[in-house]
Amino acid sequence: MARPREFDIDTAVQAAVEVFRAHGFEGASAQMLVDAMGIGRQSLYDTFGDKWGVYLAAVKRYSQDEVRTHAELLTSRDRAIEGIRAMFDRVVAEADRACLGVSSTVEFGCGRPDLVKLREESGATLVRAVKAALALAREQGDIAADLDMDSLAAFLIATIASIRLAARGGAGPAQLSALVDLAMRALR
Amino acid sequence: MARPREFDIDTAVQAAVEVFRAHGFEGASAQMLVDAMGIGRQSLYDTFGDKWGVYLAAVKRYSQDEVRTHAELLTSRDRAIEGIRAMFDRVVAEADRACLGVSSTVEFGCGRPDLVKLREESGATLVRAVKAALALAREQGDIAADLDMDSLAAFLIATIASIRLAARGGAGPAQLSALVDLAMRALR
DNA sequence: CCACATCTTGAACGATCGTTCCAGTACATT
DNA sequence: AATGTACTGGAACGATCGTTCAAGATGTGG
Repeated sequence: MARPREFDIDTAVQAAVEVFRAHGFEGASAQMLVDAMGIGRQSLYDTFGDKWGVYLAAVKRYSQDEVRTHAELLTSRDRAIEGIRAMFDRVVAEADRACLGVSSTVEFGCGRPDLVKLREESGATLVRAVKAALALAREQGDIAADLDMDSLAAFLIATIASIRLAARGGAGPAQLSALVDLAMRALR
Repeated sequence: MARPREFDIDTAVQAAVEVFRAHGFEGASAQMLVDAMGIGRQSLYDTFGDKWGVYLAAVKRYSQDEVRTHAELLTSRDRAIEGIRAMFDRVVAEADRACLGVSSTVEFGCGRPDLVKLREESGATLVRAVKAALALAREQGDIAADLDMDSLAAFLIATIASIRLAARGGAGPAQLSALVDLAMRALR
């Protein structure tokens, strides 16, 4: 029927992710996106509607990738507590690059319903994965029995954010690792 | 010599703080600032140079107020550990309003030297106050002796940021209090 | 091979951005 | 009172913002 798209949407979204990670939503211009994504301006608006549409697609893609990576690392070791440690270690290792989840939360709070819904979806998946790891770790005797699992999951996820925020503020890997050590101390 | 200023600089800066807390730097327009600060555009540029000058003044003012409040609460109880708890409780109580320190860190990272210097100054003061409280708490037997004080201070300050970030993402007071409980569990 | 749908590119839109120029006014000093 | 400085409010600047229009190029289905 018609001429097929010449660019790959996934590749373009991935490029948009990098732009938004570096500059946030307000700080990223349409021109930056066009340049980085390697597509024409018109193609961008035809495909995503507007700049906000590109942002939503980027945040969704980033969140899904991030949650999947967290979940994989959580279950990568025999002892669940070591899976949790592995998840944190990778956060520390990659903390020099800005997190799109953190920046979108700070930039928009709960003001944009479609963004909130996106956060809730990926957030729920992540909470589920973390709680599963915590339950297993408790069975394996690595976590105190009197702790509330919901609060603990929220605490671990909040710790991920705090690591990334500290890194954004200039903290080095050693300092970030110390944060991990102290957070995990709360578990037992 | 000359006609004196009709507006109060402190009042104007305080109004700018509110605008930047609500919208960030990029999201706040010069018009918003003029309206909220209640001064003419020309007076704004004469007094602060440009929009960035207003932002620096606002961040400095906010940071100083914040550090002073933290320090006062830290020393407000006989037991230092209870002073730490009081500091956290107040952070939880006021977490519904955005933190200018968090948003400026996320928005600019370490990219603006003058902003970094501002952060380092108020950050050093805060670290000193927290470490003093921690040292006292250890003397009073409320903190494990084997913990590194520098890391511990960084951990507590990172926890403040993570509470504010969680609140920005929609977490309620109960969830935030649970974060405080778990963070303080790491101390003993 | 023709016709059409969608591509790509580049110019152009109105709106808003941060900032500055311009008068006119009010206060403190000589 | 006269002088001069720095206030005030408003109009206007060029630049950039997100977005759209217009035209030519390209590949697919009838």
